[in-house]
Amino acid sequence: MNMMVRELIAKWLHQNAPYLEASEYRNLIAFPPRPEMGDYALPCFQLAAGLRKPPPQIATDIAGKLNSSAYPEYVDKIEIQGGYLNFFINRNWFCNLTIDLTERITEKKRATAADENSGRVVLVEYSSPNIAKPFHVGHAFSTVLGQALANIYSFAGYEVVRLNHLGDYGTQFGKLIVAWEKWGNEERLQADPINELLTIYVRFHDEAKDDPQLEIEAREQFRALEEGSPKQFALWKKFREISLQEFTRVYERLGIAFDDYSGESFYSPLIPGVVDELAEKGLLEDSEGAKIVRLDDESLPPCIILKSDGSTIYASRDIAAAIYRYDKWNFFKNIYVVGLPQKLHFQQVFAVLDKAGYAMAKDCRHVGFGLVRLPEGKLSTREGEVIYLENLLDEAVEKTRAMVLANAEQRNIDMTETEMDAIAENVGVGAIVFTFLCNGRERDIVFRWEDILDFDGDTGPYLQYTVSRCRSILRRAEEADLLHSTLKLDSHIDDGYLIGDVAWAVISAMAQFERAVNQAIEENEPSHLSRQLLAVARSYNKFYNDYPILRADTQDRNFGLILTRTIDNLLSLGLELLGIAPVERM
RNA sequence: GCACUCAUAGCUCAGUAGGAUAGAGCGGCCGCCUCCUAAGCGGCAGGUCAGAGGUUCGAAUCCUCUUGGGUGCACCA
Repeated sequence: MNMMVRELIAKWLHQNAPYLEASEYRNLIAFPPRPEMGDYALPCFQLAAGLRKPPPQIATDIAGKLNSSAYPEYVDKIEIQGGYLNFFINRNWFCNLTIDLTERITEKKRATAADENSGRVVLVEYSSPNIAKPFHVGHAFSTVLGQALANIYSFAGYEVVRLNHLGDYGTQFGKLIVAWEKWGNEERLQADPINELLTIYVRFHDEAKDDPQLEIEAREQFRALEEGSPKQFALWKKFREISLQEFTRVYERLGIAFDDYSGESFYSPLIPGVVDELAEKGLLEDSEGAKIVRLDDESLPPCIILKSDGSTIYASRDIAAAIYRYDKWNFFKNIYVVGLPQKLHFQQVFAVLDKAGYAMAKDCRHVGFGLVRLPEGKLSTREGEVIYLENLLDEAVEKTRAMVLANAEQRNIDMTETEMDAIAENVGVGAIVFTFLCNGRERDIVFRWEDILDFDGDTGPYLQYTVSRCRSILRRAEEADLLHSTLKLDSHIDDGYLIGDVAWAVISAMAQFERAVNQAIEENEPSHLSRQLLAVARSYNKFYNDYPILRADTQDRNFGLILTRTIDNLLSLGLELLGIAPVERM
């Protein structure tokens, strides 16, 4: 919406005061810091040098030219303030267009410009937990962030493929097989799979300290697994499946389903071909027994392709995977949602691809994120300082459940146990999801229970609460037969509180939704959307607080209902994009 | 040692193609439910944008240096 208005104003400026091209005007146009100063502004400072006049005089000059003929329908007035020329938009015009546009977007759940992206495949690799290891809050970051990005790309019209690059290969499986044969217990495995696997894995490391023979056995077992020996393969398959079942439980709570679970084991067999290819292209060099690709001209450290014992390494796997994915999907963009510590690794991988002549290297992106840590320091599995995602979700849901119950009693709301459970689940999980998405992704998240379970202010529950407020009004309106699907905004209303400053703030916030989505895509940063939604919700809550919609006269009530319906749809859509379920009541 | 990254209110954070009086949430204090859900709304207090230079009409934003955190630097992923 804003872009469109900027275009219009820029054109108008160019026609009447052709000091600049329309596109140059458009780029200059900014937003005044406070609403009473106007809706759009042209800073005239950069024109000063060329016109050899002080900025305020230029503003006056341009205003004079604009005043010489009638304003277009979308401008109410213009004002000069210092070196700024400020524009006040016609609120009725803008309001009608914005509501109309928002209703179209939310109904189709598709961005306005979605068509131009259709057919463009965007791969998003995220979550990617290790088999046989617990799913802790650290994994949650990649999972939640990747899911939100995938949703947003999809909304923007891209064809999204969700990849879960499972950590299902490597010497740790040799260790696991050895440990299982020595200490494994089928009953315990069935009862609590990950825990049993983790227990024997930890025991392996404990005992391996005193018994180096174990490590040797582990390597042998992994070799056997790689060679396809049936016993080892069957065990590996079993561990993989059972782990995946566990992960799926969490994914379902988060509303996530992947298109592809090919992990390291899938890509491993592809590596030899890639190594040959790199050798043929003359990129491989011997160094201390290992095969490497030098990246000096990229001022990066060399990338190891083969270890000195001839075995493969994660870099070669990621290179093979990228090539495979390009052949299979011919992607437009290939996104890796992986922690920031691996930044250098991905720079190397992309650089090797580039050197090998793959133009698609420029379409590969590492989307990094910060650490989840405790106030005391890092989370570490070894020292038992871990928080399992499921436990965190349970805590949040339990707390929410208590609040829902208290609310229902206090307000005399008739609610079944089942409904309360469902609400608590959605709001509790939503609170956790939102904490991963509301700030810049590269920031660390300091984990404090009291903060993460605080549902006041800028939180997921705040957004869900706003939605349920909207729906409550709409429900009542429906019951009183006040709400018709045909209800349309009258284009000539501006009496009463209609489109007063408070409602205008709601409309202006609503108009910035697509800008936020675009920015989220450009920077692979869903927090732009999160923050936009908070701004929308805040403006609506003020409106809600100031004006009793259902008790207003017909014209005002209709306006309030339309606004409420649009806000409900917009916030619901936004929440869904973030991976959070809106709720009817809470 | 080299590289990357960050430093904004007591706390958690917004704010980049340089723009008007640097914003929000939490916490603190004070108000608002006979009225659509108070998980809400309003008000007050709170700042040398780490420090020092520089670039210019103008710098939290760009450049240099200093200080202080975080991360990464070949056979783990």
